[in-house]
Amino acid sequence: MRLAQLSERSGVSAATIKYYLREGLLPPGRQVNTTTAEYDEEHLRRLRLVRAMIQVGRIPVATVREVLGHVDDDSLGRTIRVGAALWALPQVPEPDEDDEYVRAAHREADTLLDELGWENARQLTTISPAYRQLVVALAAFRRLGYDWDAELLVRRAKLMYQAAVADLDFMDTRPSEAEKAEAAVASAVLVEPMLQALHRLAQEEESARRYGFE
Amino acid sequence: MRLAQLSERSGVSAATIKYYLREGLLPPGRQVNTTTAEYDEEHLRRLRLVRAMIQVGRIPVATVREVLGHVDDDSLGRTIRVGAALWALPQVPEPDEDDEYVRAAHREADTLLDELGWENARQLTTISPAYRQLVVALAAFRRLGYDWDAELLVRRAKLMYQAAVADLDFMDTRPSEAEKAEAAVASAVLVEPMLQALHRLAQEEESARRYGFE
DNA sequence: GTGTTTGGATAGTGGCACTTACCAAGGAGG
DNA sequence: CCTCCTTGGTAAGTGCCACTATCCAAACAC
Repeated sequence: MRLAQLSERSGVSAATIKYYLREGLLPPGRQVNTTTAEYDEEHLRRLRLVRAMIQVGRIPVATVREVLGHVDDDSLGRTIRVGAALWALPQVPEPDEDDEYVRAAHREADTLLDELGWENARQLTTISPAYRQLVVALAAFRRLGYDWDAELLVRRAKLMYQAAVADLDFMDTRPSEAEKAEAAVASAVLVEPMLQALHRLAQEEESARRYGFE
Repeated sequence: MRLAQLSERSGVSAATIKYYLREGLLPPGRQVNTTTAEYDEEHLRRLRLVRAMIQVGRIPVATVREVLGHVDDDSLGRTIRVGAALWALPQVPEPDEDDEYVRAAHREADTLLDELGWENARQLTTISPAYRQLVVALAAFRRLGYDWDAELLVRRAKLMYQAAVADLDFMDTRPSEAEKAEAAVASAVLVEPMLQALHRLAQEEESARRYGFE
């Protein structure tokens, strides 16, 4: 498959594919001669993953490169490989540790993990970007003067745990380690927008049920 | 409160506040004379909401302006007001209706809503951005060659429905209509990153439980 | 052999979230 | 009164980023 065909089958312009090649998001094709390179189904697959990450997941190009680097790193064990890929994903601003809301959010998040009995996650609080994102969101919520009982957060966490179990079950069905890591990334990048969409659809549905269309 | 104090209390630079005022994200202060304007707690509150939307929710400035316009529109009924605000939020690429994966995703999403009995949401499929986002994510997933049984999606939707019910319960505790709409926006913008963070933390926890840290 | 296609390099584009530099009007101190 | 600092407002600039347009020389197609 030539670059032009890769472009046609993926719906991505040739110029953009060249850009991805330059940026290292796509491995180079098999060079046939100075003016021809051959691409295969694996390139198409990777290109689609890259597009999904950038367009659906809104992941910056530099981050995509980093994530895929971990996905392709055969030297890592599974948890580390998947973890490294997922940890490279988030684009969370560093919380300002001097802010009182941020410190309160830290305490709240720690209490939550303790109550849930998520001991492994609890050990990773200093380094996990997901934990940082939780803290930032909690702090912003409180800063707006909103409050809710801790129980609600626990219930939400349990819901997401169920979703995560399903994702890992799905990941386990993939044959190779690299594909498992790739499936984990796809889960993070595509399942989350899906959940977000379902959340808003559910809000629309329930809102219409409660109040009608007015 | 002067602009400088508003800046200090919010942690947002004076230049940025001026920029938000110019862009209509923040209502102008009470003009005392040509060189002095007075801001109040409501401005601080709104500024924090704007920051949360932009920094935590990654909402573009133009979109924030549009969303807040709906939140402040007293002429709308509650469902419409909340709906208008939430519908202005997403930044979803238009799905390419000629793509076979997109058409399949449409069928899948419609079937899902039917199975769930979400009749109100079903009526809105042509216009709801959340529906479009679901279709785009589903299509991307299938394009990657991934598949799962329809039951999994139904289960996920039911999880998100539970979360949405809790959000609306919370929204109902707000006193005024404008604050209800604001709470709905905060739910969408802050709860969703929170759920995402919990999802990834749950993945980390369950992954470590299954495979250890290796 | 002539026109088209190929992959690769370089520079440019447009959007966006700020930021900097500047301005005239007020107020404070002398 | 004059001087100097502060204030809010405006216009232009910055830096980043995801492309995209333009070239180019080397194959290939007929």
